[in-house]
Amino acid sequence: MDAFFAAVEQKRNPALIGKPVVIGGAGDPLKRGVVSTASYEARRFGIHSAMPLRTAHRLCAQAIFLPVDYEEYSRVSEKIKEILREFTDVLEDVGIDEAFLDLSKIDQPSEEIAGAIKKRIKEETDLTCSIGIAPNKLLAKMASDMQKPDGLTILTEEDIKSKIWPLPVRKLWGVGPKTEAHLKSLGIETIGALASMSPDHLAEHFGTSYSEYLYEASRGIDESPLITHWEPKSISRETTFEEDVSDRQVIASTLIDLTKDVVESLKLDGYKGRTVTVKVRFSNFQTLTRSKTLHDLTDSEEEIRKGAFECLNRVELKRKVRLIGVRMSHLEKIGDE
DNA sequence: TCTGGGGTCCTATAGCCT
DNA sequence: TCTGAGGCTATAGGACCC
Repeated sequence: MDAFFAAVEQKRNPALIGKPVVIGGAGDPLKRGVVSTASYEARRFGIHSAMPLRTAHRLCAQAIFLPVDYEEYSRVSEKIKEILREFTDVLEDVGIDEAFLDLSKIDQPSEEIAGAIKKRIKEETDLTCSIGIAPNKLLAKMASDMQKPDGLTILTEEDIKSKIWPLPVRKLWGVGPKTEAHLKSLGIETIGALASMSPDHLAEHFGTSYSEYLYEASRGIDESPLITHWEPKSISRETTFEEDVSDRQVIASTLIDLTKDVVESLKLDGYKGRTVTVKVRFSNFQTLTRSKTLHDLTDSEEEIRKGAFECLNRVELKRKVRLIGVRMSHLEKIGDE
């Protein structure tokens, strides 16, 4: 979906149409939080996802800042996913505003199907999306990014050299800021340059697994299947304090609240877990985790809270704390075995 | 000075077992 | 009893994604 959160807000309140709109955090640009989505008008000021709200505010003080309303976006998302399922059940959800569809078994040109999908979504929700059609997920994802709002891009194997190789490495799915900087230090700026590296050279700088991924991805090779069903591996809650905290009582009571939330989610979704992890981020952004694996699966708030405090007590709080979080992992569905 | 929250996957290391 | 190889699990950290 194109600028999904901002588009939903603009549809809900047409006075926002054509204006720079920034969705993120609690909607207060002077508080802690980052941009989830910026409307295209806001992007012209240099505002983009993951940017601190305060920075966004500095770039465009007259922008309209709104809090994230996940419930509303989820409702719209559900409607869109329903529409997609009219076309095929071979669908992989990728977060709230993206999906992969396998059209290969459908006896109709993919371009026509894509056109029909865009039309149906527009009719039902008045929102636009960008679609990429390609032989695999990696290329389809990159294709969908190539023309951005309201686009429809077809990419074939023959297009890789001319359309993928000139792109900066950062555009390759799975290459983030760290890998981009690492590649740059090796003089590798484009996906094509990455594709010219030998497997040995890649392996010298990146792990076995990741170097194999880069080798294949830079050539447009991706055999990964669509994941049509998956079970969660962990459930977590974390919060960043409005101001860094040194008071142990505040940290402890926040940990209790977060644990309650995690337990609520566990029970709601019908899971028990074995491993409790506590995450602490200090004022200097140093982040550490401590975890404890319990003897039995549990969804008991008391047991999980005890585990969480055992973890917290292993952390030396010699700096102010910026964030605290709890996670349960090693999950198993209740009544599964 | 700034850097959210929900996740997944990978890597390294250490301990334990065969 | 000692030594080593491998496998498995727990733990911690980090990169990346939406």
